[in-house]
Amino acid sequence: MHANVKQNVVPLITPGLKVACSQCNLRELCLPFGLDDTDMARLDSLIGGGRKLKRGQHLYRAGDPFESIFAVRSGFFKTDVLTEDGRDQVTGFQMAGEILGMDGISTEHHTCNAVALEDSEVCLIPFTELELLSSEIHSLQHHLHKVMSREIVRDHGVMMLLGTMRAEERLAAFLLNLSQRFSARGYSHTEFHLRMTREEIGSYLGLKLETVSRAFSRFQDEGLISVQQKHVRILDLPRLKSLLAPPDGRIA
Amino acid sequence: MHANVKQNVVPLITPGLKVACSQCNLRELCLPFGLDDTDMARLDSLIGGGRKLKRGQHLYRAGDPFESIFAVRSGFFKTDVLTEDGRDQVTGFQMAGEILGMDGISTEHHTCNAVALEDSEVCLIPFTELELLSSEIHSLQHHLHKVMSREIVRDHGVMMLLGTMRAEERLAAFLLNLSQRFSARGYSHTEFHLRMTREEIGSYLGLKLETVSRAFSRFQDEGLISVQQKHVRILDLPRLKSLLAPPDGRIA
DNA sequence: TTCTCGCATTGACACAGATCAAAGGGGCAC
DNA sequence: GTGCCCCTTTGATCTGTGTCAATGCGAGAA
Repeated sequence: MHANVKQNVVPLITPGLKVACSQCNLRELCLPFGLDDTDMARLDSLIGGGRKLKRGQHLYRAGDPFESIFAVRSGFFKTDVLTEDGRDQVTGFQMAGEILGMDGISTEHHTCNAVALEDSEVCLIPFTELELLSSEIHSLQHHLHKVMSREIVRDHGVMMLLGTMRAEERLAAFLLNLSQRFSARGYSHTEFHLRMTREEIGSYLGLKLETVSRAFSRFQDEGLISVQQKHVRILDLPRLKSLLAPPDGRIA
Repeated sequence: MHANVKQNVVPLITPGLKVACSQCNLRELCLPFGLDDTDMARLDSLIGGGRKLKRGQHLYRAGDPFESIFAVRSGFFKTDVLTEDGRDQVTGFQMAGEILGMDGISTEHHTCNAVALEDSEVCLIPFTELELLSSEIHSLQHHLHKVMSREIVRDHGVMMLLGTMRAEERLAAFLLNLSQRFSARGYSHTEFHLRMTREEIGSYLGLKLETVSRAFSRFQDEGLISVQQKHVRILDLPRLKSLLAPPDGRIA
């Protein structure tokens, strides 16, 4: 019981948690994508086991030495960066099959914090060994590059959102993005549970929590969604999507 | 003469432009970083030559098939993404020694536009061959990963800027970033020429061009910088830096 | 040289979203 | 089960930045 009380103790690796990529139902979303059986077995052999995190625990913090990247096996994470003066910016939310920690490669130290938003499990992928293996397995190498590139493209999307969209567009884009990602994992794309607070959504979207709350209420008033605390149901997907087009519907 | 008139004709590769990495004064900033002589020669042999662009020409456009990444040899670029409805967001400005095009790896197509903001030259680095070589040269592989990771970290910085900073902080951060990058290339870190318009700065910073202009004027009024059109001189670097700390100077 | 056009500056005003404030409501710990 | 605290909602007001508009300046063309 009381071993779980202190949530900030970094848990040790749990070798018993190890599950082979080949047995993992996320393999089509995750790093092993496109590997044949023998290559997947080789990837399996380097994955250092799993790690369980309770809600609120840090997977890593800015400044931690970089050794591994992580694949989310289950649960939900946020990453954030903070300035010296205490302001922080949520840079992303990660769900099953997504890769965390690539920010650390450039300086050998992590540059952001990764926090579990619910009880979660990750696979540890030691990076030096991954590089070694990927120099032998071309498809693994190429897929790793794709995963990193995808992160860059995703970031560009967030810049677009932060730089050009108004509050309701941002929230609509956020909900549609979650919807699509849940859907890709076999969950409903119209009904889901938000793992993050209004404040965290706001930080991600460059808005204050009150603005996020008001936008949710407005969407509900207009029959686009129903929302009750963290439970969201999308009632009118097409109209929600149409919010991303500007009022005049002009074509460039 | 008139061959230069149509700026949108995509120029062919100019094999005569090829300059060996080993002869390039940017090699410490660019991809060859950390390679020994023999490995650098191997990298040289795959670089497909250079390409010259006039001001205003596209290096690539969103949707173009991805084949190469590019190293800026000289000049200045911007990258931007645009929504269906015509709004666009500048995602970065690239100068000598920086790498362009990594957004294209994930989908095999470029996802943004890259435009020369002045007459420029780039080195073409065919990506498939780069992967092949990097699987043989470990330090090249690792450095490529660092370059991609650095791009991710940079993007997080932009998100921070867009999500949490006010107009004058954004502009200060922008100027300090340029200052630092010019300095790293041996140019003055207090006096430089902006290659982009107020509108492009505004797009990058999530501001309207009038707001950028007003912020420049305010900085000048307060003796932080002197600015005349595109020519900027930083007069009080420490005070400019102090703008990035919040008014109350609180420590987190 | 002069003309021109795109870029930049500056002012007045409007408005989206921030801020400040107060009151519910629900989930988690005990 | 019960109680507390955090999260959320909603209202009133304020303000930074956007919008609209006019003028100014400078680089490049002829």
